[in-house]
Amino acid sequence: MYVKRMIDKLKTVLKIFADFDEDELDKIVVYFKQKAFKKNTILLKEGIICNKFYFIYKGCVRIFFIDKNGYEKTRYIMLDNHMNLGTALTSFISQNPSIEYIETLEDTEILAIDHSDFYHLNNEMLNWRLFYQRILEMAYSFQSSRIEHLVTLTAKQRYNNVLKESPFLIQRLSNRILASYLDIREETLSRLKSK
Amino acid sequence: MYVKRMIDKLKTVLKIFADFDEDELDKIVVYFKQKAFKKNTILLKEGIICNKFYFIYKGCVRIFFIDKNGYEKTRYIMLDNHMNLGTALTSFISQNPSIEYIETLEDTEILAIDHSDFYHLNNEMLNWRLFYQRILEMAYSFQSSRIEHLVTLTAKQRYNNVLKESPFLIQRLSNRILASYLDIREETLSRLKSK
DNA sequence: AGACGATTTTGACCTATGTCAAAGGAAAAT
DNA sequence: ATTTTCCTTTGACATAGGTCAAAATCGTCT
Repeated sequence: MYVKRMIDKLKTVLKIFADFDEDELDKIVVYFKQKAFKKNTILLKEGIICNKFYFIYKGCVRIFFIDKNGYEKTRYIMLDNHMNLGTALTSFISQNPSIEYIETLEDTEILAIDHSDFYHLNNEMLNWRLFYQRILEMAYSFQSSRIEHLVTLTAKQRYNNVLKESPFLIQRLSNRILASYLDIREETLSRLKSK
Repeated sequence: MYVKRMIDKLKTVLKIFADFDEDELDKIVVYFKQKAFKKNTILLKEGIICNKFYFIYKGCVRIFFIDKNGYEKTRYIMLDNHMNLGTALTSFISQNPSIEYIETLEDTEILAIDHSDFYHLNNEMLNWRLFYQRILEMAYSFQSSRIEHLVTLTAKQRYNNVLKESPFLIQRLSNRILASYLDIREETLSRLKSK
């Protein structure tokens, strides 16, 4: 059955982060609720506390915020085959209102666990704590290398880097989204591509 | 005795992150070794694996890397009264060679724990795992807000922001270091200040 | 105190990228 | 199929901040 396949995929992904046994996995997955969303659905708005942690089974989700000039800045992109665990982490951690939005970019199927269940597992299951540690370590390293790219590379170099490291992003994302992920204007991206 | 004062301060800081009892604190602090360094000492070089986690008791330390054009980019600043726990986290986490340097900016006294002891505590003491989780959460949030500032604020706004939020950085850092922290050239910082 | 090196300031100029506006294309809605 | 809306490209121009060089100031060492 379909949900079974989602759950199995989730288990596989969870195991990449910590060495869960089957028993633990079964305890974990009961907390994950399945949902499906149409393209361009907002899952979290600025000002709302983020209380879900997501697994993307199918589709594409981005996390972005809106700057003072009204421009969108995309922070993080989750795909079914790439970085498929995550959330608006700052708000999820602090349980303060989010400055970030979460939005689907395609029709998307997810499994999501509530913040309270996530932290419940954190207290109950040692391996889950390790899992969360690994998630945080990965998130930190990812942010770190983003900063490095932002401060050392030109727009063109950042584009080339994504082209080389994550070409699937260029295939799947509109130029508008890709530009906001690279932190350049759409016009600039359009010009970069034609060089 | 002097080292006693350092240890007491460390204990106080540790307690901010997790609810250690005295017994736990005593077990922890035995792993922290005291060291003193002159101004402008390099504690970690690019290419070396970072295997220490630091507590700054006195002085000032920065974490930076050098970009392709040879310019230094300061990522993080640790002061005796501000952000006094940390290390070159990416390398410390992955145990891969660091791209970051760690350098003292003043005569500095620290307590440092080895990576192996850090992870030993992580396995042995539940509260230490919580401590590490909190450190990672804080580090993530810090990086996150750095990215936000880099992509939404002008050089002048970033300077004003530090002036408002962390004026002590402006007092204690040279313009050269401050500029590399703000990700602008020294000349630009000099011009910003005279406006 | 004097001198050397490092840091900071100032000036003239340059360039990558942003801005604004308009025209083309593509996709979605009717 | 046609309209409407959104997305992308192109053009002309503006500007924040970088670059390079030189002068001024500060700190440190003898």
